[in-house]
Amino acid sequence: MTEATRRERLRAETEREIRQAARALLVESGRDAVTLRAIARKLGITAPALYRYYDSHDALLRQLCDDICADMAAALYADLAADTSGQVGCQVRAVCHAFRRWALAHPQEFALVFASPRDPLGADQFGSVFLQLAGRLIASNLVANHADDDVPEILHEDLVRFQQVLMDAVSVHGVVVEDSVLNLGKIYHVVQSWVRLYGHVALEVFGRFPFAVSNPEPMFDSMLDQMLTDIGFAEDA
Amino acid sequence: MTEATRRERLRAETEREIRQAARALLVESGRDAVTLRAIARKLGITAPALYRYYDSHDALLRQLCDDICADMAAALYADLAADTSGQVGCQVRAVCHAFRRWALAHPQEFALVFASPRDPLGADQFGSVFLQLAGRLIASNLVANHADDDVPEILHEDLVRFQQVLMDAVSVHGVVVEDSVLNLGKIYHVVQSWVRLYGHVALEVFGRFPFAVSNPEPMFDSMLDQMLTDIGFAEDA
DNA sequence: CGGTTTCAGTGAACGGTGTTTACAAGAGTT
DNA sequence: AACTCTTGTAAACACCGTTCACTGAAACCG
Repeated sequence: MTEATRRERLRAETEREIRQAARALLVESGRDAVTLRAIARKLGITAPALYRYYDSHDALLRQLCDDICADMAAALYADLAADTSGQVGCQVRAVCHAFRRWALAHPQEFALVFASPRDPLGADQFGSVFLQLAGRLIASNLVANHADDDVPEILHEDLVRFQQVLMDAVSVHGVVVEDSVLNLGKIYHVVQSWVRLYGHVALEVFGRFPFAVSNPEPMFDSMLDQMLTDIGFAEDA
Repeated sequence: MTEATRRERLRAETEREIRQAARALLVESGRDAVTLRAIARKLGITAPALYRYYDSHDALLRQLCDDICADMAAALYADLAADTSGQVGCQVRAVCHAFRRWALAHPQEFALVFASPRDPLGADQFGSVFLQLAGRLIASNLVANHADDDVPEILHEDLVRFQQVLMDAVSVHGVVVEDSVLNLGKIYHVVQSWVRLYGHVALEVFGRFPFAVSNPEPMFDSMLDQMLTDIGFAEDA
């Protein structure tokens, strides 16, 4: 069964503990508390030992980001699977709600992954759930028609590239899409939806709304309604 | 002329240099480089001397945030003043463009001020330019009518509070507004615009668009058009 | 003017950090 | 049993925030 040697198993186990400790420190005390020595202390070893597993503190933080993305993707997929309606509109709602819920429950992780002026995001882990859903959404016939000429010509080149990314993301899951369905107008609205979703969630997590919102959830729901209408869903819920 | 004593002048000058050094370090090398010892080194003094000016490293960072907000507000006001059209729609455009330009030119400052899970923002300095413009925008007759019943009832309480904040912000500048003009529908759309504006700018600064956008400016312009249309401006430009 | 107070700045120290280096000791291999 | 590979250690370096006792000069006051 376990083909790994004893050494490999121990090493993997230690690495798991390192990630776990780093994550706990981030959650409990913020980014600045994720310290090599603090991690080592949690494992009962010394700091230099960590260099057998990671090249530097920075590399460890990058790994932490990837872990966070993976966990978030898992949480989003779970909430997506919990929706048994089979309607794409409901699924979009479920994932958007899941994203907000996750961000509010994990503000430190959210800040680290989504609001650091870092490299352009090793999105591999994280983006897939969004991309796949966006692809399915666009492929679905429930989506109203947005003519390509709704969007400025200057954007065409970028949107075509994104179109390709989406088609790849969908085809990985075995779904075939005629590119007539995937026109640029729809893709443009998907991007705009991401802007609004991210904007609301980030503002809420960072407390940057222009006034104190007593209960932001209805505002989020309202925005979601508008978003889905813009994308082309009838109000079915 | 200068009523301040010699000591007070020197102290003020040193404090100015501290802020300036801190700002330079942030811009050049990021948040983590804003170090008491690094600042002191730039001034040719020792780190403990800084405790004569700030209670802690954290207090100094907070001051830095305030400075950044003030500078940004000044930049935004400057771009606002540069617009001589007199049309509120153009002024909104000018300020939104100024905000994006500032954020892209100052990513580290943007990240520190807008994307840290901190206290709910000493918005006093920063928010004023947005609030004032939003108030004027709403007061302007160019704004289309959004009925109050467009917005869910649950939001009314919060929006009324924001309505009061806006009216205060405007009245500070001597403008009187009849509250019939400032109805909740308009206020709601202003909040939604802030969500989209912030969302786009933050995504661009942090490189979190779902695909590589070669030139995000047209996309921003496009979003701005949509925003202004939603708020109720005819396309006049 | 002389004495006193105020205060910006210093140097040393404490415990914390990332990182490098030389070294020990066990696991795996031959 | 001898050898290598791997995982850990301890010591050291330079840096960090912060505290404390101190100096020296400016400001104030009788």
